[in-house]
Formats: sequence, structure tokens, C-alpha cells
Amino acid sequence: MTPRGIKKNRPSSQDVASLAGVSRATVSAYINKTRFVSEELGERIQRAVRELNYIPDPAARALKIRDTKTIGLIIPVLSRFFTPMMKAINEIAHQNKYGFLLCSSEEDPEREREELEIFIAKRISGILLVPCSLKNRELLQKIQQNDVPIVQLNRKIEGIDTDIVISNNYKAAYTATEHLLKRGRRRIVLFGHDPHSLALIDKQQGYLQALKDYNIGEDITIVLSQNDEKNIIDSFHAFLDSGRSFDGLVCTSQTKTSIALAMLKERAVDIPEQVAVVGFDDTAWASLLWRPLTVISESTFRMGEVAIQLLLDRLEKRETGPAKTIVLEDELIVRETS
Amino acid sequence: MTPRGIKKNRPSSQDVASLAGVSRATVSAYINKTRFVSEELGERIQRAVRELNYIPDPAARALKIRDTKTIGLIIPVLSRFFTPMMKAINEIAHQNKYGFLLCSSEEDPEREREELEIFIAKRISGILLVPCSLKNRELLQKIQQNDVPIVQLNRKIEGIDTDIVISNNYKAAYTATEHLLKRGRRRIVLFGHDPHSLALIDKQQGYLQALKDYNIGEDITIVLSQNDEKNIIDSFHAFLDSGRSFDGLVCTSQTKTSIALAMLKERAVDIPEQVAVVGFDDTAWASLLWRPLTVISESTFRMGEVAIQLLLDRLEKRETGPAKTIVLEDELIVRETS
DNA sequence: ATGAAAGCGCTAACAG
DNA sequence: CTGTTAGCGCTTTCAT
Repeated sequence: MTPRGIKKNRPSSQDVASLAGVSRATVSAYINKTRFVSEELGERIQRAVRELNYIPDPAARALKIRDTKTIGLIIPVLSRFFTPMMKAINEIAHQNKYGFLLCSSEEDPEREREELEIFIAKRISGILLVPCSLKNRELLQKIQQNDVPIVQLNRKIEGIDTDIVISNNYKAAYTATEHLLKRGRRRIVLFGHDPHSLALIDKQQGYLQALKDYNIGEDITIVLSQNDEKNIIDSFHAFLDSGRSFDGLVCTSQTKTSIALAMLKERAVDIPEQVAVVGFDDTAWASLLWRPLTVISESTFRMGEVAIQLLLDRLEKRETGPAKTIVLEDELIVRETS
Repeated sequence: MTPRGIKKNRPSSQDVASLAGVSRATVSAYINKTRFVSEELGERIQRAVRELNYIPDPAARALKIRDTKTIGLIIPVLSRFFTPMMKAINEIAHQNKYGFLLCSSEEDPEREREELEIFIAKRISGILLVPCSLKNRELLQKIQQNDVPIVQLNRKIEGIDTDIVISNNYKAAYTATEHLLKRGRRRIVLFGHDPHSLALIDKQQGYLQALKDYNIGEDITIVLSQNDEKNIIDSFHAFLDSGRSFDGLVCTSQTKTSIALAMLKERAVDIPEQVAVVGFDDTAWASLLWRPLTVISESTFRMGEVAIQLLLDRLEKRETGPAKTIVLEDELIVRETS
């Protein structure tokens, strides 16, 4: 009857009711403020709750009301890049008395699908998603239609009716590239591109467009098949060894930037004289490097803030209109590597 | 009857049972492999499950078996420092088919207590805790005795019967200080100390002991009342403005290191000539700084790995002996700031 | 304004 | 080997 964990029996609403001399219905009503309860009974319940240290069982409640007041976040990889975003979401969820559930899809669409299904099974109230592929479009659409609001962050799948918060990756990459172009660089490489990564597609578009606008015929993009550190190292290594000459470098993530910088430094390449570089994502270290780094600063904290706000608006029915897309602009911070 | 979210009714085990022409008990038995089910019925159930796309309701199950197969982690602050730890825990939990629930206590003991209580209410299977104070000792003890295993990480509360995984903060700080001493530094400052932070207490002990062992009478520690960025900046600023002379600096966290470095650089203090510095926590950037940074490298990834392994051993009853304490040794990586 | 009772979806005695 | 049945703790309709 009480299997596996024979965890101590906790007081139930029945216990509280008995002690307070009322019915379970009244206890529930009092706790959830779901109907009027007289002053007197209220106090008696209050006292009983305290005395027994009663905490309603979330599982039982979830089973009944089919909701958990919990917000789920799926990110593609548990990296430092997403920490500020998580922090914002966690804090605001907490302030609004929502729980917070975190998952990582590890850039695997299949796993992303699993996590989404678990979310639904668990009766998560709403979902924040940094999508890792286009493959789950239909599932997402179905979820959204089933009245579980979704907000997409940082990357977007078009054609589903969800709110979206992204930073303007296209423009950011354009700006970065143009900045290098204005510095007189002509052989600019984009490191790195993953045709499956939604964020990177936009970045490449921006990069290519800038080149085109400046009439540069030659584009060099280092393609990554995997986003793990080893692969990044190997790819850049291979590129360097290929001997292709270049004088500008745009790195699309923090990890790529640090790896590229390390290898360039090791090979005694002069920065910015020989090659000028701009990275994505500002950090406390950027200005302390041996060459203070020029970066595109993306505020994932802000992104998290905006996204969960949007989600809460849906959950609390403050917003019922059509899906909104909010584009956050990134900032170019020029330092000494360019 | 179906209130708030009138979310679509999902198939229940009853639906599966009907479709397969068996009883709910058999469906349950089949799914949980909790008793033998004949080949034939098994297949019929299998088919029905697929056809209906049946997923057992976790809330109902939790309510019944009083467990959720979920591991909860409480960290004191959602910072980059803990990301590798989270990654390790999340991955290993997932591999072992456990869910993962993350909370941040924001260094607030009261909030830590709340989160612990929520964990218990939610029937988390086991708890990983980076404690933020000694205040919840009794509660933790009670939880552990109620058969919910706890593993403490990174910091420890003594006197409760839990497994512990820490890095040797005492020795790390000793090593860092001694290293500076060996370089001939004599006026070494420890930045910073928070008497309420468990990790920092050990670090100060190590620092003081090293000083003592080298017969240095003067110790200078910069005390922090809060761990937020503003406070760190102000404190270091104030210290610098006090005009106290020093030739060595040990920074107890990444943030403190970057802030101190930035201010020292701004004031054109020569590193390491005028002041030698060693930081805590290695990063990809450390060797790329304008002065490659000497650090104590703590592997929070490893810490997470070990901790969740310990917890799983308890949960799966592979380990039932007395509580273990595992001490991970940190590594001094000497670069050019010392 | 409050209580009695039904039932959310699941598991585990107990019976056969 | 499988089915019947009784709850787990909660919310809510319905009745008073």
C-alpha cells in the first residue's frame, strides 16, 4: 500500500480539517481562497495548519486541477552562455510563485521532443524553448493549441503561433562583418557555421550580406558538424593548416572566440595587425585579454526577462492577442582586436 | 470538475486496458515490469500504448508511490561557476532516468529552507545541496532521517549524516598563499572573506595558516558583506583607496578576480612586479589575459559527477553504509601573474 | 456559508 | 498469471 519509499506520512487536508473541526472542502477553500470562509473557521484552520505544519501535496493537486504552476525551460546546451538567461527566468518565476524546471536538449531534436513530452505529461503550465531544430514544429504547434503557451527564445521556428524573443543575429553578424570591412579587411572568415543551428543560419546570412554590400566576392566560413570543444578546436586547426590567408575573423560564440584566440596567440599571429577579430557575447574577461576583445554583446539576461514576462502574460490571461515577436538589438563594443 | 486549464483529456491506463482487453493492473504491471505479464498480453498492451500515444501521468504515480524519480539541486547562486556542475548532474541524472530540478537559494538561508520544503512536498527522491548557511542543519538532518538522501557539495555543514563532496578549500588557499610567499611576497591580501560563507571560512583558515607557517605577522583580508558585483567592486575600491601597501593578492572567486584585475589594470599597477595575484577557478580565458593568470583550478564538473554518483548509490541502495566525505584536490596552475 | 461525496490516474494488496 | 478493488490527497459539484 505504501511501497518503495515508506516515507513518513504527512498530514493531509483531512487531518487539518479534523483538528480545526471543519470539512476538507473548507480547508481547501480557505487555502486556495476559492470561496468565502468565515473569519472564525479561517482562524481555526490557520492554527491547525501551523500546528501540523501542513503543506498541500503538489502531486495530488496536480492530479486534480491538471496544472502545476511550473514553467519549463529547454535550452540546447547547459553552457555559461545561458546562465544569465536562466537566472532571470528562475528569479521572475519565483517572484510570481511559479516553479521552474530546466532541461537541456543537448542539441538533439529527438531529445528535445522527449523533454517536451515530459513537460506535457507533467502538466507544466508554460514552456520556454530555445529550439535546437525545426523538427518539432508540429508537436509545438499541437502543444500550443492545447492551451500550453510557448515562448521561443534566441532562435526561432517560423510558422508556429508562439511568442518569440530573439536577438537580431542577422544584424549582429552584419554589423560585426561591416565593422571589419570598414577597418579595411577584405578576407574575412566566419567561424563557425552549423547548417543545422538556427542561430548560426541567421548569422551567416548577415555575414554574407555585408560582404555582398561591400562587393567582396570571397566568403570563407568554417563549418562545424558538432558544437563540442574538440570539434571546434579541430576545425580551426584544420583551417589554419590549410594556409588560406585571411585578415578578419568573426567568431560566433564565446567558446569559439577563446579557442581561436588561443590558437592565434600560440602561432604568434599579430592581432589586430595581421588579423582583426570580433567575438560574440561579452564577458567580464573581454577587456582584460592581452588584446581587449571587440565583441557583439548579446544580453541573454534581458532575453530571459522578456520571454518569461511574455509567458506569464499568457498564463495569467493578461494577453490573449496574436503571437508577438520581440527583437532585441545587440551592441557592438569596439576594443582593441579590430 | 476539470477546472482552470481544461486541457485535453489524455488517455489513461484504463483506456489502454480497454483497448488491449486487459485490466489496469496488468497494464501497470507491464509498464513498470513489476510482475510477469504473458507475451501475448504484453504485445497487445504495447500496441494499445502506441496507438493511443499513452504516457503515464507522473502526478498520479507520484501520488501513489510517493516518489518522483527526480533529483533536486540547490545552489546558492545561479552563476557561471556552477554551470559545469549542473551540466554533470543533469547529464548523469538523465542517463539514469531521473528528472532534475534546479533551485537557487540566492545565499538566503530562509529561501534555502523553503526550497528544501518544496522538494520534500514534491517528493523529490534525493537532494544535492550546496549549502548557504548552517541554519538549516536540523531540517536537513530530519530530511535525511526520513529516508531522502542528501549529498552536500562544495561547502559543508558538519554534524549531519550526509555524504559530502568538497574541494579542499583550506588546502587550496594554503597553496595559493604559500606560492606567493615562496615568490617572496610578504604583504598578501585575501580578497574576499564573508564570515557567513562556508567556503570562504575554510579559505581564510588556509590563508592564515600559510602566513603563520612563514612567520608573517600581518594578514589583510577584505571582508565582504554581500556577494553581489557592486559590493565586490566597492570593497576593493575602498581597499585600494585606503592606501595599504600590498604585494600579493589571492582572489577567492572568478568574479572577484576579474574585478580586482580590472581595477589594478586601470590604476596601472604592474602585475606581477608590484603585486602578484592568484585567482580561484580556471577558465578558458585565464591564459589569454594580458597577463596570463595563475589560478587554483576547481573542477565543479567533477564535483557534480561525484556527488550525483554518490546520491544514486544511495537511492538505488547500492550503498547503505555510513556517510562518506570525498575531498577533491584542487590544482595550482602557475602562469604569469605570480 | 459549509459539508458530503465523487473522482483525477495510478499502483498494489488480495483473490482467484 | 490476471482481474477486482481500495485508496493516495486533493478539489469541486451539489446539496443544505
